[in-house]
Amino acid sequence: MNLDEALFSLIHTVRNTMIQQLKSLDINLSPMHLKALKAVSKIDQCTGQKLADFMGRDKAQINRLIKELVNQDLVVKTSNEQDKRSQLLILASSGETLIKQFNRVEKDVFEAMSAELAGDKLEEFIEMTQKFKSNLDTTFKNKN
Amino acid sequence: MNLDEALFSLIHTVRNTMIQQLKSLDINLSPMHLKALKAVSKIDQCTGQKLADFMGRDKAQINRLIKELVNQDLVVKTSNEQDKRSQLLILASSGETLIKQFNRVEKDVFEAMSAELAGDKLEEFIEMTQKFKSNLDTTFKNKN
DNA sequence: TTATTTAGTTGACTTTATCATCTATATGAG
DNA sequence: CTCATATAGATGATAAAGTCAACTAAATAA
Repeated sequence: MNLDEALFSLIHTVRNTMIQQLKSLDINLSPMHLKALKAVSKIDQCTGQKLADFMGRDKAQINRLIKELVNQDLVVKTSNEQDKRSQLLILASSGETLIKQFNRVEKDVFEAMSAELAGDKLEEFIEMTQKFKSNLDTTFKNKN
Repeated sequence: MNLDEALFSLIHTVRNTMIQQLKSLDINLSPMHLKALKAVSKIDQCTGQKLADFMGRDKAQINRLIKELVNQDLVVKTSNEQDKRSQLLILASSGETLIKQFNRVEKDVFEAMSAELAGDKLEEFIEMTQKFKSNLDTTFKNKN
């Protein structure tokens, strides 16, 4: 087995496991909405534009995602004093609850995944992923 | 940095790099069509149903993907003597050419990615991905 | 000030994905 | 064998996701 197969196959399994486990907390959000909510929770001083950049998608689509999240009381828009063209997106309390549930599932999955593994092995794995990334960035001049 | 972040971030970079590099051989296929074509090339005795299972998508969608690939002379359907309800999907020569180009790009990206890395380190990385997968499978009883 | 850029919004549209239903073949139970 | 049920694929009707162009309002540069 080579690197690409190993990596794609792992991701496939991780993805399926996450989807399966997320079903147990029956969220009535599409994967896209969930990703957007998660991104909002991770991005500091999140605005629509930051979210669009982060997710690499059209701002029209992001706008509609946000609209829906606001509609479902998961996110609130607050005025941005630094730039009055935009609004800050912050999690509403139900949005926070949902993200906590999501993070819980994610944590469970990744802990199960790395069970029976010495801490330094895991450390080494993570370092290698970073080496891989920097190799790609330098070879292909990525601007991520 | 923890495992989930490391992995997602690596995949994100790999994905972007692949997309960027694929642009250079301007393929007039959508990502979905390309994935389907790649899957057809990988699945032994491929049929529509196998493809749908492999890609985890609705068979109606798969049917339309196949129709388009056949339309573009990338894939041909041949009668399946084992089961007359289905047809075998095989790559046409232009489909093979395209897949070779794709594989070339993939190979380049992954070779650049794992540059400056001792063979046994790489080996170890791949073994770890497999350990991760088997951990997930046993913990969550996946049926991949 | 004036011109240009940027954040966000919206309408119109295309692509992608899903659902229900249909036909034809396959398979299992009796 | 016959009948019921399951499976592979096809298709129409929709729904969801994603894109494009145009617009407003605020910010920034010249």
